[in-house]
Amino acid sequence: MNDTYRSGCPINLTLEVLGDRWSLIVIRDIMFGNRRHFRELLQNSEEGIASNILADRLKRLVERGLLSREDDPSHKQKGIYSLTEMSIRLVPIFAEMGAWGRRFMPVSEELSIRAQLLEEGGRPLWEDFMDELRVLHLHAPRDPAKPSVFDRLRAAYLEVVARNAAAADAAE
Amino acid sequence: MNDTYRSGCPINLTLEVLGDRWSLIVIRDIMFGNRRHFRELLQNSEEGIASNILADRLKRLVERGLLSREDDPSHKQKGIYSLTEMSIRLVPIFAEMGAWGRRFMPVSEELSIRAQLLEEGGRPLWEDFMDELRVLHLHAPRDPAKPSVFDRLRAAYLEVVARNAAAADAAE
DNA sequence: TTAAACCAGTTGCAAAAAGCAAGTGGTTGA
DNA sequence: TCAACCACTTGCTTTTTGCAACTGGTTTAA
Repeated sequence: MNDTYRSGCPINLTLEVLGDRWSLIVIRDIMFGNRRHFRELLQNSEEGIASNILADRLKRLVERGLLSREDDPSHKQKGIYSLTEMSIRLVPIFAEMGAWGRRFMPVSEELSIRAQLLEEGGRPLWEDFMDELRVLHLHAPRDPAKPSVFDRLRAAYLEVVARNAAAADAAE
Repeated sequence: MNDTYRSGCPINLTLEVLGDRWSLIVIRDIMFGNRRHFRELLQNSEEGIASNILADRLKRLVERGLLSREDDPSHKQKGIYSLTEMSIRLVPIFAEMGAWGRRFMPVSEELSIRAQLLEEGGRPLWEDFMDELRVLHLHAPRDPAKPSVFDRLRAAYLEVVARNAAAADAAE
């Protein structure tokens, strides 16, 4: 691998690690979709990532400390990919990218409801979400008093999907 | 150009427009370095962009609404590139990327002082900075009472450069 | 116990993008 | 009038992406 960077600028360095068309997509699916296995990431991919690209990105992200990989004890072949502190701290970047995309790009309602919640919740919600991701991915202890942001994002998404499915049924 | 997107996800759409190794670098240099001409972007490039790549990115960013180009009245051959509202609103993403890079990547002090100020200033500072960029790039009216964030970022950068140069001299 | 389905990738090849060095046709200022 | 400057372009090689088929092993269910 290339060990020399183009410059010491923080924006450039972030771009050198994450500035391609797939790395953040893979992390997004693990983070928001809780997809932890190769097959889940491949087959549920909204954008249709190819298996060789996925394999390459997973390898690279593990090498660079943005993901970790461990064997699944329940299945000899399965690997489990987890976020690290480094990738959990991408939540604010995802939130800002989601907000920007919602404002300027032709997003679909279904796929942007979570970005909307994240934008409206602001930094306090991001912090809660990062704490939850630490529980899920870093085996951090869970605070049972806190309601799950992950569940809230998921519920909002499923609600939009169900509403749109019902509307589609009614239109038939 | 390709007019069909991989998915309607806001993060994906943002990535489809900005997810490569150079687009954000070009915008960063226009935004924080106030480089407005082709030559300035080419020759002062910290990361050493090639002229054909720069030409291609400028063209693409103008096509996609992230930059505008007008002729320089003082020189028939010069073009002036300006930010648009779309790219000015990338300030929060740059700020979060800068913060992440500073935390996790081997940044240089000189090139990260501006990211540090932006991180410490938080959203109120980002809003002020965006207002200033609107004055500089969109010909918006200037509020003369407000001190310039751009100048503050620039002054902090130059101070670090000067301090380090003095330290280097002393060490000789 | 055997066959189908599942698992995490790999391989081979074509197309697209990036990177490098040199060149183009025109403008400006001394 | 001539050198320096201007915004790119061209031609070429290397690297990355994308597609489709394949691999060798594991689990599950008849």
